[in-house]
Amino acid sequence: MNSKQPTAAPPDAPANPVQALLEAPLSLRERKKLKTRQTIRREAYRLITEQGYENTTVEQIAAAAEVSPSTFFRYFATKEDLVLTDEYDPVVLDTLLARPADEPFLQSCRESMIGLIRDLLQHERQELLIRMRLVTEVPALRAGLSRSSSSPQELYLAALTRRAGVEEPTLDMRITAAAIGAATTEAVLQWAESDGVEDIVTLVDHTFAVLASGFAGV
Amino acid sequence: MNSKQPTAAPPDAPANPVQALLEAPLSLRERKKLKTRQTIRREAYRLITEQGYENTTVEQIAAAAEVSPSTFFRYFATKEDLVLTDEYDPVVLDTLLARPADEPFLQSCRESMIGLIRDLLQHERQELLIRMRLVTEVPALRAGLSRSSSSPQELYLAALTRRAGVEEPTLDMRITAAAIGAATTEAVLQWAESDGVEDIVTLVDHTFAVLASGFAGV
DNA sequence: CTGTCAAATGACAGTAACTCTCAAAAGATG
DNA sequence: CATCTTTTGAGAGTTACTGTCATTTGACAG
Repeated sequence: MNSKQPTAAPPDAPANPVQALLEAPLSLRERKKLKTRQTIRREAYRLITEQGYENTTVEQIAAAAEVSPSTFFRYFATKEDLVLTDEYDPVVLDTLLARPADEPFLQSCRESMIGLIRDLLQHERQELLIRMRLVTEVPALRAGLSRSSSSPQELYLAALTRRAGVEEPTLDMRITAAAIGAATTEAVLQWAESDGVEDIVTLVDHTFAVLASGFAGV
Repeated sequence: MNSKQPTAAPPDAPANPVQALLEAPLSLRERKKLKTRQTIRREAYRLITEQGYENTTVEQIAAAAEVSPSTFFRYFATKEDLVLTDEYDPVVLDTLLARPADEPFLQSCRESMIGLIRDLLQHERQELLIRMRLVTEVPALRAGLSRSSSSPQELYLAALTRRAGVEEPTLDMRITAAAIGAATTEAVLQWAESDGVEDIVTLVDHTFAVLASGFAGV
């Protein structure tokens, strides 16, 4: 369900998953861990926006966050993960799976994606923009975007597989997940490149329209 | 035109681009460079299939190819590039651009892709299979697949942009290129995962069918 | 409050992919 | 043969990341 809470979670989860984590009754240890993670990321973003991604070393970030480099790597497997992972991934999967099973998958993706974006824009628009801008500008990050369980591809594929109730995804599912994932990523990148000026919901909407058209327009 | 020949190339190019390079009247220097590149790659593949990708160091590869590590990096910018780049990319772009301009782009992609695959199967099926299998098995490679000018994404985007005769690609083009590129990649990966047993042309055909359907089937 | 256990941390050593610089070697050219 | 340019190798340096082990710190029972 949620990587932060392997044990059964209360069913009455609040709307914002990040707030939910902070509000939940956590042990001192858990609170400290969460705080450390936030501190590392905050300091990292500060340094990176000041001096650039490549010019910022893990050592610097660790020092700024007042932890050892060892600890940094316990919280983020790689330097890229600082930018490329977030706490929303499991939420996306959940909302996707919550859609009616007979709804066309493309539409499920559209609804869940737009809902997610609305939420993100409200709660952490600025951070999202910084991160996505970084992704567009730093080649290493752009390359790493499609990696890991954080990618839309993987999430969509997981949703499709579970929805069909099978173990191994079929080629159809892989194609679908890959195409939709890659396309929506482009929409978000375009939004970031416009510095958030363009309306992201419109962009995403347009993306799904193109996907649904079978690329007849080009 | 062609990264190997920035100057004007003769219009009567042979079918196989790699052969074409070898047959072309090259200076001693050019021939040596080509040979060095081939040797590095061959030795690399040998070592990698023997001991695995992660367990094979650049130093070992360089030693086996009898060049210095410095030279290795002059031929391949990264270790990943050994597996992820090939000499066919400019050819794909050329064949794509050679399709009639009024043909639907999806169909152009299909035709050019199938033509390319037929060619590859004839000339270097075994190597292609090894490479794609590596990509499916080594996380670092799978991650790097979408990077660099070698990715189908970039090629399709370049084709779309040139075909439209514009400088900057539109969002529509980006979406289209991303979706088609990601989808066809899945088809090839599926082929590699089946150890080349499944018919790749059928797989690719199927992929384009799904794309053209607007994902109505799922 | 105290002792005990488990989890988190830091210090440290090591590996390997790259980068940069510079001098030597080898092909191109007249 | 002489000169110019390209290619190469040697070596030093940086940095992301891994693994180990001793120390610290929070959890918890008595």
